[in-house]
Amino acid sequence: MGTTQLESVSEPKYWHLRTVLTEALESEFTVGEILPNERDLAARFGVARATLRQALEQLELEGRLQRRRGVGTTVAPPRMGVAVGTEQHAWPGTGEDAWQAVDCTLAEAPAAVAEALETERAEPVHTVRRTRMTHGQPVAAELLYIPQSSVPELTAIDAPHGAARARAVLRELQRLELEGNESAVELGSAHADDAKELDRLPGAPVLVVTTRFLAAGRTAALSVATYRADTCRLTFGDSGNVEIHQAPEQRAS
Amino acid sequence: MGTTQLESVSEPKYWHLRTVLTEALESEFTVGEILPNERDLAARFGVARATLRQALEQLELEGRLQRRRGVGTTVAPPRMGVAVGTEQHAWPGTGEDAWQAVDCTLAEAPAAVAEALETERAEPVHTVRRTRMTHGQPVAAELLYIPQSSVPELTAIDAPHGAARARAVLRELQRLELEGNESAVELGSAHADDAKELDRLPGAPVLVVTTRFLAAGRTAALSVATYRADTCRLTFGDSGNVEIHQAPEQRAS
DNA sequence: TAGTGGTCTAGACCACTGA
DNA sequence: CAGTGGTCTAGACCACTAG
Repeated sequence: MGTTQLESVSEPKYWHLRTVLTEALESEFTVGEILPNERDLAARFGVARATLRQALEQLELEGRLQRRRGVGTTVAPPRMGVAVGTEQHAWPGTGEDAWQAVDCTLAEAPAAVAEALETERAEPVHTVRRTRMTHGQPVAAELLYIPQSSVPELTAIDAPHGAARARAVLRELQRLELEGNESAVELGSAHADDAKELDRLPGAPVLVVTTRFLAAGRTAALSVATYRADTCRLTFGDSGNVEIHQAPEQRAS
Repeated sequence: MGTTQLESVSEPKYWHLRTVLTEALESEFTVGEILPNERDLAARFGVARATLRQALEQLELEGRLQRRRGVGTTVAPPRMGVAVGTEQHAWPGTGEDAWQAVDCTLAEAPAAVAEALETERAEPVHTVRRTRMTHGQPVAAELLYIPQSSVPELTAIDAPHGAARARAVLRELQRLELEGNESAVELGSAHADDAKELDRLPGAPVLVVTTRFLAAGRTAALSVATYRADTCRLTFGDSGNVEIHQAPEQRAS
């Protein structure tokens, strides 16, 4: 990585810096290698540390870098392909799907959830918390809302404790015939609990996948899963091995 | 919106500020309303402008605010639901799908694209550029790569000019029998051309949707579409036709 | 031209990690 | 403990929009 001076074009410095660093990463660094610290890098490029950080933030957003406080900045491996749309016709918790139930509570749903579930205002819902691991790393945290009316046979005695109760609720849910599901993906920022689960700081960018499970002509369950945006590529369909990061720039004339 | 002092907990100021502003937006502001300018807001909360901006960036990332240079900061409408996975078995350009062809070039594909297409190294590909509009706003810019071997009948004479040629290529593509497609979603940042197309600054967060169209046992076309992450919620599944009609005509006359 | 958000600087201190 | 990234400040100037 050179000590190149930045040209004075009408392009922001941090953006130009991002480009320079991107090229350096591809040609001179290997995955897992640690970069010089921010103060050194800033000095090397002749910019303020804040400007250098703006460029690093871009690269982290794009999944090319990984920064850890107290440790340093490392070159990130390519994003993991995480299947989201394959089990088109399976309830959550079916088979081996990398999800791990954490606990389960029974309470009144937040307003936004109640609306999506089209339940009675005051109907209690089971809230199952799950975590998804891939390659030994946490990639997603999920809240799964299941109205009591979707699992009427479940009694409080079945399993009063956290994870066991969560599994009991999921097992009970599978008695319903699943008619289909539909999901949506949007950008969000990790709240405190999700951030902790995902081993990130609050505010970290996440991909929020909202899925409605349909049965008996209504929404039988609602899943809100937050995936780490820096390390995950969500795949819909059969395979997810396409490796395109950014479209190249080429214009016609 | 009060003049509340920030408490000194171990929570970052900008994060607390984000929370306070979120609540204020929900209770005291309406969609389209403009906020006080950044310098005033910073003074009101007793923080530096940079800190205030960090909070605003979070809110913009979450789609709650919209900031425009030279104009101001406004309260954003709820994100638009944009159907991405509905036409599971349709070629791009089929029917009325809100996409508009812009132009088309024929050149050798970038390395990453060539690999995904599994073409010969040097085989030229048609590169179709399209734009997607929703509610009068640009929501996505796409580069569609089509190897020459997927549209063998196409002659250079058909339509030598930009948009017309793009449509000719898409029309030709529909002669193949589509066996399926698979897509992936990941976070990225808008490059210069995409940013211009999307009416955003370079580096703006985007959702990159990569789709492979399969025909005759191979990848017949590859689409790389970048959606505005601030205004779009990508929907997969049948009822992706949920039209959120929060009429944008909220301004006083 | 006045006012907005966008960029940039040169510091300072804090929270966290690992030796 | 020394070194890292994370937060924060108080300025300055620039690019853009609209009246």
